[in-house]
Amino acid sequence: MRPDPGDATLPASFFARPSDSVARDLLGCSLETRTPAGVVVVRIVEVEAYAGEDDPASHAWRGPTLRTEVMYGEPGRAYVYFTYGMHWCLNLVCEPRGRASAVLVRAGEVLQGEDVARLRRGPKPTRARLASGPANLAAALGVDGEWNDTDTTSSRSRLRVRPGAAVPDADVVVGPRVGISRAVDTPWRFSLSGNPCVSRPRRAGG
DNA sequence: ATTAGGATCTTCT
DNA sequence: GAAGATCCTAATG
Repeated sequence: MRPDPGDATLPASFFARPSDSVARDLLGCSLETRTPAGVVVVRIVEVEAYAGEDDPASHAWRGPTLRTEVMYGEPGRAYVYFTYGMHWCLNLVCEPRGRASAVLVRAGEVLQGEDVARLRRGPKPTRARLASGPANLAAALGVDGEWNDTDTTSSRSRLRVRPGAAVPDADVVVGPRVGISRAVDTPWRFSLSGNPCVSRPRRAGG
């Protein structure tokens, strides 16, 4: 039997290159989690690239720590970190082992499992806000620190990244990263133009 | 619509 | 002791 295209995952080679290229190409791909509560699938609509010791905004800027060890590891693994004493955020590790970099997944559009996502997010968020913002996205998917270092490239993983239809450059908004205070001008934030699930479109006019 | 403050972990000063 | 790859709520124009 030929492999079922529905089971395809992005291979490690997809992630084994600079994170800004990976980030751009992740737009339109989907993330899928499988837990006892059920399956949730989101389409990636917003990402940010982070590099390693040459990127002052990166967790790996000062070299490896216990927390950032995974960023130096295998491409295609999940880097999940805890922030502001409260929230989990999901990254996908890029570049070959030994070089730190990752893509922060900042927002998604829930394609399947909205009921499961809502169990985790509560009744208040609108559909567009269910997985909008990095901590909200991780929460909607049910991802927390126990998912750190998960291999997303295996078709048997509980966390998978699947290819999507190609997104033309005309549909991609490129700009500075959000919520950082160093390297604020580096244009490594990528989002789908006009998508209501993007975490901070907050522009009048557009 | 915009702003301010709280929650309270990890890392660095 | 302070800041941080955040989000929610309450108060204010």
